[in-house]
Amino acid sequence: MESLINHIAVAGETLFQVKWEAKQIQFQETRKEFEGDTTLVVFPLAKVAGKNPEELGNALGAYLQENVDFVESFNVVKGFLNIRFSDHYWLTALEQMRSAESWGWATPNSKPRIMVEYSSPNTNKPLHLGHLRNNFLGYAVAELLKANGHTVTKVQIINDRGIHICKSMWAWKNLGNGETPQSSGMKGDKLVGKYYVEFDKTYKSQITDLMSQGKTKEEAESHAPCMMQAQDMLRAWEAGDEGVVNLWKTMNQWVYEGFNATYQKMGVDFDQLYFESQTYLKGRNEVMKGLENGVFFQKEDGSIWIDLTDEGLDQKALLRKDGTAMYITQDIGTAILRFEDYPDTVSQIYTVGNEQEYHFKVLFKVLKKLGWPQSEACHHLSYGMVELPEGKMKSREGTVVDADDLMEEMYNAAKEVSEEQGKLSGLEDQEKVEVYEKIGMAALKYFLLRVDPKKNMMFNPQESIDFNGNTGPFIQYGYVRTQAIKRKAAEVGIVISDKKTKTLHVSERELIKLLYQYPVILQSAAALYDPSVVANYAYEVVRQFNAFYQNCSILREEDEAARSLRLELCALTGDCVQRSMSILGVQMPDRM
RNA sequence: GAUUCCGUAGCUCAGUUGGAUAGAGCAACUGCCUUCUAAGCAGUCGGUCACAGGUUCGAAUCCUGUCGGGAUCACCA
Repeated sequence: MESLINHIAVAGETLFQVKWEAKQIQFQETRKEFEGDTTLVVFPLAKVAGKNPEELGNALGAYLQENVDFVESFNVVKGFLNIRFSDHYWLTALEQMRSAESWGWATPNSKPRIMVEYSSPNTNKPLHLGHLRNNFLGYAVAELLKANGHTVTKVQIINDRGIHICKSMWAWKNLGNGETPQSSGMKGDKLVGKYYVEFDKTYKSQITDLMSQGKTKEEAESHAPCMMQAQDMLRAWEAGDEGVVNLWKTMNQWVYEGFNATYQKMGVDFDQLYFESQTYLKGRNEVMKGLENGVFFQKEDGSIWIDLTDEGLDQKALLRKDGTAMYITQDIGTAILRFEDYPDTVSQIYTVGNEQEYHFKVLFKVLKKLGWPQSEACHHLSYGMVELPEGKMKSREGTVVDADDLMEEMYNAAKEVSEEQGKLSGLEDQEKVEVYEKIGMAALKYFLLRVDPKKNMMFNPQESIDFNGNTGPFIQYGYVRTQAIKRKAAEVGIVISDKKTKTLHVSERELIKLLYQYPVILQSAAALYDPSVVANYAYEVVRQFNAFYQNCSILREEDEAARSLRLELCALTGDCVQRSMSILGVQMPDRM
């Protein structure tokens, strides 16, 4: 490709005595209704040369065919020069891919450390569909950066402190009768979540009572006994009250056990955990330091602020007048702690919903003003909401889709379809379970990851468990085909021989072309922090493979050289698809 | 109101340095299993790229405005 650009530049000078800039030499994919492997857009060149695009295209095509060994033929349609490369060119490309360690992937840990934060749950209720999108996205971006050579640390901030957990604590203490995950048989996060809901019910009824006694809505909301007691608990917690702290520890522990079970099913992991309870004080100290250094200012009431009006933003509070930490205070503390823990970190990626965009703009500016230049490379991986056909998820209206429930549904759907197909008859029960899990999770993850992260997306339960078409199982199925061929080849003793074929079938050619793009795909996906690029690419590869599979027989091919080529193509496709999907956190079964 | 993201086929989505007749899947309809797994392949049907201007050889893509939807604009998290 490089040499093609050079040749065109030379042709410009020798044929037309003009100098073309590199950016005027534009290539694009050849539309499939025309013949060619790449297409040169002639218009910009014609403009500079003052020639008719069609004539110029023909002259240029003839020149390239004459002077470039891998240019086999050309045709000109309007102002587009379609160039066809020789089979030899593509066979060389295939050889290059085959001899690469992991074609398309950079050397592991050859680039600086990036931290990727995702999940960031509150410890008062179970994980739901929104968390699934968050976790899958964060995990995938982390893996994508790894594939591009970065050292990656996956981190989580756990919001274990604050009024929300105190609400659950209050309800459990007053209404729980000592119930535990063991005694109730409930997952810990579900149990704690149950009491959060209980609190809300009590709170509402107390508000109603107070309002019927003549209080205004605001008064009722702030004077409801349960709320005042929950706030007492928060103060007691901050003061280190032993009873409150112990209850806090116990209930959080239940939640962590529940979360860990869910994370394991989801197939996500973390290298390092950060707890708000351990960073909010540091945040306060950092803000105080900033105040001393004159980066921030204090208002008369004692609250501390930053003035970002020169950056086009507003003034923003960083610490309350009573000196307690706010949401942003603890984020400042956490970010700085991470830079201190991992001094080689060049960037932090925050996987957090798009409703926090303003928050992160402010956070990065604050960090910069506090003297952390890494903050300029920090990125808020902002993603859109997952909507349901009946509207938004609202916990109060019971329309939240629980993560555990959904994963179980996906498993059951995968099991049902698999049993219907009856292709797993030879397997042990345990092996079958693994396959069902892989299929169910593939459907779910792919469904959530194939969409551009920044867009809101629609989650339709019926469509998500469809295993046909542009879905995770479709991709798995393509992979399974490559593995089946590999197995069969070994069984009948067919091996890849040294005999090299000279000519390519159209669908072989197209498949090689697509596989050859892999490095570029990974780089652009990483540059955009967008795993959907990889998801859609994997789909294209499998589609192309299926066409190839349909058109070319592999094991039954008589010609040894052609058979070898096809086996190689199978292996390469399987590898590419498997590694692409591993970036998305999707595992591949060997059969399905 | 201000800021910001979004609006592409009946539905869900691709389409990123401006390029040819705007692409997939689902849904509906046709074909293809004695041949490597039919969770597949091939095909038909389906479009005023929200709307109106502008920039130019060329606009779904860039600019301006309008309409529609989401998010944010707290000493909440």
